[in-house]
Amino acid sequence: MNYPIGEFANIVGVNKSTLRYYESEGLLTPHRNENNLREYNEHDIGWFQFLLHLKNTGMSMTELKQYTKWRAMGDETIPDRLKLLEQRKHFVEQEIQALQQNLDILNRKMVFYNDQMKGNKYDFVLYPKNNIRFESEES
Amino acid sequence: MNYPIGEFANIVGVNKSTLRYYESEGLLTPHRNENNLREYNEHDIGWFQFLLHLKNTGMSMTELKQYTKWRAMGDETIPDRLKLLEQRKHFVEQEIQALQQNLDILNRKMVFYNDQMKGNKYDFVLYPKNNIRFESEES
DNA sequence: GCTTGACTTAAAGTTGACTTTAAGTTGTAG
DNA sequence: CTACAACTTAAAGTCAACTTTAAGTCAAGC
Repeated sequence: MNYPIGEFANIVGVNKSTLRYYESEGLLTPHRNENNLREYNEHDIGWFQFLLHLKNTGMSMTELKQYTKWRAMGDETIPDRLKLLEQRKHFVEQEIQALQQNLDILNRKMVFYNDQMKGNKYDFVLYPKNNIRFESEES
Repeated sequence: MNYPIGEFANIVGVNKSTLRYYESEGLLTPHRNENNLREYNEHDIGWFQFLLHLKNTGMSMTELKQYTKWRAMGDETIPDRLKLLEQRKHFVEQEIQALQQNLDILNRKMVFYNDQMKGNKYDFVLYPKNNIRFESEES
C-alpha cells in the first residue's frame, strides 16, 4: 500500500512541509513514482513514528540524523544506537523528576493561595489575620 | 542585604544578559543605587526563583509576564493566578505521562537490540535464528 | 590622570525547527 | 485546450528566548 505525501501527513500527523524538510535532512527516504511524486509505505509509517517518539523524548535533529545514519549502516551499529537510547532514557528520567519537583512548587503555591482566599472569604477566620503565615508571598 | 547583578546572576544561576532581558520584559524590577546600578535583594531572589520554577514547567514568556502583572495588581488577582497555575499543573501532568510513554517505546527498542546482540554474540543461540521475532526493525 | 573592569543602553545577531514563498511541472475535469 | 489542484524545488522568512555587539559612563587602583 502506497500513500502520497498528503495522506501520509494525515496518518502520521505532521505537516507536508515538515515531511519535505525531514527528507531534506535525510531522516526519510520515500520512493518516487514515475512523475517524481513521493510514495510512502507501511515501513515509512513505522520508521517515522519511531522517529517521532525519539523526537518527543527531546532528541535534537542532529541526534536523529546520527541515529538514522547508524540505522542505514546496518546491525554493526546497534551498540551505538543502544548507547544513544540509554542516554535518552537517562535524560528523560531526569526531566520527569525535574518536572515533578516544579509541580510540587506549584502545588504549594496553590495551597497558599487557597488558604489566603479562605481567609478573605469568611468572617470567621481559620487562623488569626496578621499572625502565623506559612509562607510569604512569592518567596 | 543587596547584590549587584553579577552576584545575583551567580546566586540564581543565570546569565547577566538574561537578567537584563527579563527586566526589560517587566519580570524583575531591582532597585538602582546612586550610580544607576542594579541592586537585588532577598525578595528578588525568592521571586526570581519562583519565576524559574514556573518557567521550568514550560510557561512561556507571555504567561510569565501575565502572572507578573497580576502579582503587581495585588490580592484581587489571586483567582486569576490560581487558574493559570492549575492550567500549568494539568499541562505538566500530561507532559509527564507523554514522556513516560515515549520512554516505554525506548525501553522496548532497547530490549529488542539487546536480544539481537545476544543472538549474534554467542554460537549457541537462545532461540532459533530466523524463527520467532517479537518485533521487526523500527516498526 | 590614565587604564581597567564592571556596569549602562539600544539594537542587531543567533539558534533550532520548522513554515512560507516563488516559480515551475503535471494529470485530470470541464 | 484550458483551468485547476496537487505536487515539485530552492531559498527566504518566522518564532521564542536569549546572546552579542557597539558605544558609552563611572569609580577604583596605579
